[in-house]
Amino acid sequence: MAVGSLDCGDPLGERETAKLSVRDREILLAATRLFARVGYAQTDVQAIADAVGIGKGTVYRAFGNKECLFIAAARLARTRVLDEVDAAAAQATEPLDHWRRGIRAFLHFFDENPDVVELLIEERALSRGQRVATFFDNRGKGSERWRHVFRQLIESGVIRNLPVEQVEQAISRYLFGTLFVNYFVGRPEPLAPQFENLFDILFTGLAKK
Amino acid sequence: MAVGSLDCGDPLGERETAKLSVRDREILLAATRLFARVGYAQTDVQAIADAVGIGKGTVYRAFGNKECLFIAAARLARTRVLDEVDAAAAQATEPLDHWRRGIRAFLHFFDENPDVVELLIEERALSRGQRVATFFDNRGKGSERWRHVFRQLIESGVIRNLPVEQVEQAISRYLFGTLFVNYFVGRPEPLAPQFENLFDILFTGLAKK
Amino acid sequence: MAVGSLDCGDPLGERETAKLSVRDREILLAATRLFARVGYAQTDVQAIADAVGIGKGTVYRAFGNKECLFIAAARLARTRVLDEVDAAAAQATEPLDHWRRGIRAFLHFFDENPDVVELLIEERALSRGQRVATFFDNRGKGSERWRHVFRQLIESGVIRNLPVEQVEQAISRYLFGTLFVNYFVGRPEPLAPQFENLFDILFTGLAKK
Amino acid sequence: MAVGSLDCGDPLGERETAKLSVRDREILLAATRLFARVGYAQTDVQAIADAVGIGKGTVYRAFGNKECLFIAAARLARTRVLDEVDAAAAQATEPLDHWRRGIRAFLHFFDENPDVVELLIEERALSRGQRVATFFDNRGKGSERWRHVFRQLIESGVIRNLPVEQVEQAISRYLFGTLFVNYFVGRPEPLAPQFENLFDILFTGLAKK
DNA sequence: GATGAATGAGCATTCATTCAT
DNA sequence: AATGAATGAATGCTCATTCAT
Repeated sequence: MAVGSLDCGDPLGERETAKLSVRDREILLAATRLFARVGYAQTDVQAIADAVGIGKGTVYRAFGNKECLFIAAARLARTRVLDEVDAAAAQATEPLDHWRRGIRAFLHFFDENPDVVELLIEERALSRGQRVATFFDNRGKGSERWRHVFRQLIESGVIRNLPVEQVEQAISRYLFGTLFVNYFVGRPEPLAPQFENLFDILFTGLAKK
Repeated sequence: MAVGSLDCGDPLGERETAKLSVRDREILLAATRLFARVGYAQTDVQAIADAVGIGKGTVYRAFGNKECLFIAAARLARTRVLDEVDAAAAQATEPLDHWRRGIRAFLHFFDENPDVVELLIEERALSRGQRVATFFDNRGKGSERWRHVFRQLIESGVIRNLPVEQVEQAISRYLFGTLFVNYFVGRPEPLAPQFENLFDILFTGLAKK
Repeated sequence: MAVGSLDCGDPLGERETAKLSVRDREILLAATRLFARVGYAQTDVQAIADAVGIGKGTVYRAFGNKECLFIAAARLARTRVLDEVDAAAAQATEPLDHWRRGIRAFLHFFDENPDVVELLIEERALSRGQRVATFFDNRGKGSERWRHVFRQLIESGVIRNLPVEQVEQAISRYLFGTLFVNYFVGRPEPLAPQFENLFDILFTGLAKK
Repeated sequence: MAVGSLDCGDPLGERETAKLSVRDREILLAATRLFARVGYAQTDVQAIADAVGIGKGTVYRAFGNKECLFIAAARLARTRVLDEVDAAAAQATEPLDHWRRGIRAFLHFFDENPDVVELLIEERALSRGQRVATFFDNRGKGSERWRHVFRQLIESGVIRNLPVEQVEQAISRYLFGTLFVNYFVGRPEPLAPQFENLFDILFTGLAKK
């Protein structure tokens, strides 16, 4: 079966995620857990239904098919990360603090929800580039907010005068790299405690001044 | 079928990789290509056999089962990357150049062999942490060589006085992060041309001096 | 599910057909259309409900289950054919004309309602001899009327002195054969225009006098 | 799933039917039996495999999918009828006898193989006109032979001077009509014993001379 | 050694039917 | 009465793996 070309609704998923019923949310959380721990191919939709205590047909009624169910789970996960990161950042009073709180929340989220990292990898393996991975779809409004923060940091002379996209990209690369390498390496360790260290290298670089 | 617990021989694979027959190497290259492009689950062992022009039984005779075949393909890919990186680095005369040439070769290899990036992701999705991903198995002797380079760079005052493991890790995180984000984002672009930029950020950080 | 043994009410269906509500008739016509065009197995009861613009439960309330719904549709179709044939024949003044008008009306009906031919075939495929096909259930009073016509034609020396059942059977065979072959052969053509030809062969035979 | 549009090889099936292995023939006979008695939709491919004493995968390997299996069974049945009719007709010395023997063999075949009638109906129900029913595909050379016989009968003054296609069609209609009505009516009776009667009506018609 | 026919476990998906609202 | 959400039995099909030749 060809994979990766199905239409499962709004790509950004912001609308559906909002209108998710309690039941549907339960299904997605069970799905996330199983897809992450057993793998997409190895997960029987029946097992997800069992985990929620409903019939398999109900899962299909709600999400259409296994792949759309997966995508919906990934979208929910994305929304959850973004919400936590935004919520944390919103408490900051100045741009640098905004940035630091955002990163800290990001690391913290994945420490608390390791399944989501697995989901991310699983999604890429599943779509193999035929679809933009949910987490890296930066067409949303959240991204613009961050670019604004970086612009302020540049203007106030905190960070170098580089194109914002480049700043954004460097941070993405370093953070996701940290996340992935941590998981690829075998026994993942909590990353939030390493925050100062991580931020320091990202901020100061490896070179001696 | 339980996945991830099979014994497929020497984990570091250095021995087998050396004694690989021409035909076995052909099988692994065909496997890499198909696993990367179609995905592990979607790849029929028959298709690999067909690509090489041999019988399916022969593939099984040579590699035992589909998962060991996959692991062997990943190991061969790892050996190929390490060989190229080492070969490039060996032409350097001083530590900083060693480092720069290594990174450049690394980026160049994946630009030339995008299938290997897919294989890497595919492998993590497949093993889900039950096995150390081939590429991140740094128990080999290659790693020691690099740690030596970094120690020299610290001693000569080029890079900051951090624990070598931390330097190594920061580089891994940044490089693999760059690689993955490039692929997760959809349309991957060649990375080698961005070398100076990448190196600059890694070396100097984002902060304004 | 065992098929063919359900009790769906009066086998001759004359009583229910009479007391059919407007809505039930609508359901049966939609069912006929879909069963004929998509096939019994491929027709979702939901699609029938949708076609009528009512809920699926209402269809079940009215007809009990899918098979009874099908049988009811076949019965209605049968009633419609018989009514048209009888109405046409009733305008005749003498037996031979009665006969000719009946056949013409029969051919005309199926030209106008090709779905009914499909329904007929579908029904036989569905019941596989466990039930007398609706259309061939000649226990009704209509049949007796026709036997009377044939008896008159024999007595008046128009047709040969054969047992009426044999005459009746020969006509059935020839007419239904014509109908089926026309449909089995692929692109069905209107049969009513071929009436004289058809009647001639049935009446005169193939032999040269 | 859309039905009726699959490509299952040579439509006339004369080539494959010839090269059918013993095993494949066994599968087709079991399939014919089950499809005819239980119906296409109600027949589990597993049941066919069980009937032959082989694995389900072997059936799929040999015929690709359930529908192609069905079509192959119908083609084999067609070949069997044609072969018997031709063999019987071949023993005749003159055209009229040719014709009579052909019809007798036809009736005899279906008396002996009632499953084949069911298969025929089942096939039409399945394809619903999207494909020419196997038995009515008269593009084969067999048809030409029969047209030749009828031409001789016309020339020798045995049958009326009608276009051969019309003669052919009239016979088809009458014979298949007889076959179908016999089955649709419920309890089918052997038809071969009624041969003289059937032939008489076809030949002489219903009219009194 | 090489082959590929045979196998059957495994799973996605459908849809008739029920029944609480 | 009308509805349609929930259910789960039923089944087509795939493909890793085996093993006789």
